Amino acid sequence: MALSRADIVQAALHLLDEVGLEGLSLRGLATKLGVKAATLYWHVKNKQELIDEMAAAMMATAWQHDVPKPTEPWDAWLTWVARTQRAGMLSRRDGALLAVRSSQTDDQWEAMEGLLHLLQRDGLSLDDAMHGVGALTNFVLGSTLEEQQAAGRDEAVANTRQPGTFPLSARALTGAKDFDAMFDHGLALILDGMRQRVKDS
Amino acid sequence: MALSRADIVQAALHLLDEVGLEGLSLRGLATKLGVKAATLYWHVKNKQELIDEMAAAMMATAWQHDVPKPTEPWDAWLTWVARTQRAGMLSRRDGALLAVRSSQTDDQWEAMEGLLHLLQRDGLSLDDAMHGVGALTNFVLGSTLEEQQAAGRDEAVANTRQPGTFPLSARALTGAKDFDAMFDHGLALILDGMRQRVKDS
DNA sequence: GGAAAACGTCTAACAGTGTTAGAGTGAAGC
DNA sequence: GCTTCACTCTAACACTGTTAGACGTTTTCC
Repeated sequence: MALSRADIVQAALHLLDEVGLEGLSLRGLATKLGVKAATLYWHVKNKQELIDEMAAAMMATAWQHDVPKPTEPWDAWLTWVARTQRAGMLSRRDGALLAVRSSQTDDQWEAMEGLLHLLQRDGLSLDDAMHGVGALTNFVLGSTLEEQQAAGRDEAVANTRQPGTFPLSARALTGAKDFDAMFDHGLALILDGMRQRVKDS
Repeated sequence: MALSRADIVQAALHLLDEVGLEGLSLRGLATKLGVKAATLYWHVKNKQELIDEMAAAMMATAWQHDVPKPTEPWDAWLTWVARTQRAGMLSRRDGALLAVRSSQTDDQWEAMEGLLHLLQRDGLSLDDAMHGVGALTNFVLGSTLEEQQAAGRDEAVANTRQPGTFPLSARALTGAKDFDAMFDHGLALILDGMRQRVKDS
């Protein structure tokens, strides 16, 4: 049975969870698919194109969950967007880095369009809406990136620990940073700032 | 005259500006220094260690400019930190990616210590101070990363433009996003959110 | 001054990467 | 039966980070 493009992308995402973005090679992906590396170039133009499609697939599955009703106020929509974006990236190892390295964004702009309309309906200026969404998105990206990078660092030191040292003590120190609380706090800060602006207008 | 570690780091940063982080190879760096690639391993343990030192050097020069007086209020300090962090990353091609890939953060925490004391002096709780600084830093990282990634994309399409097409029209569309204004707006949003919290306590 | 040790650079190689050209296999359609 | 298309292969190229060990050139020490 012939290999399909979707099969490749799915296998690539699974391999990503195992080896991380640094370790993701076309030869490794090919062997996982029972095929030689050159074969992949019949289905995909580039490694870059594969990465683009991986990022798109990763985020596409995240967007399908918990979408709020159109009657919900703008801040409910924005928290949903932020949480969904974060959840999408966190769903895969190095997911944030994958999103950074992918060169999509064209279809992202189309989805943004509806969100901007919704924000204007609730009284935000176009400028405030665009900049607010942008700030929020950038916060989500940076936050998730930092979280996953920290996870990678912890794993690295855990792997090079000499046996006999209890690895939980290191976790207790560096893992004390509760990323969920951190994220919620930052999200609340930005939304508060936006609310203040919509009140003052 | 013998090669010094600082020479290597400086040459690496210059090479980074020319070829980007993807194109930065030890062989390329070695030829730029008039030396063979293996020589670098006498001065530096790893490519990772080189990247760490590059990121540290990049940020170190940025921190030396425009440092405010200790009597300045907390929000002035925070805007300085945010602007300096951004300026440091923007000072080099792929500077934000370089910072992400580097595994420092230990000396960063020491610098954070003084900042947290300052925020508490002005009435913020330790929790608000930590989360606020974290949110701001993550926003700066995501924002700068996005800006430089967009620059890379624009350059890529500009390079593959068929001759005859005027490249300014594409710039007018994608470059219409004013990153400075975008950044200032997001910074203001987060600071407003923090100010609101310090007032309500 | 001469021997010993440290310093700094080299060559050569290993194992791995993305990518391409071209040959080969099988099934589908006329 | 023959051709054509879809798909996979082998083989190779040019590159990457990294290491072992040889080679000279300083510096240090007696």
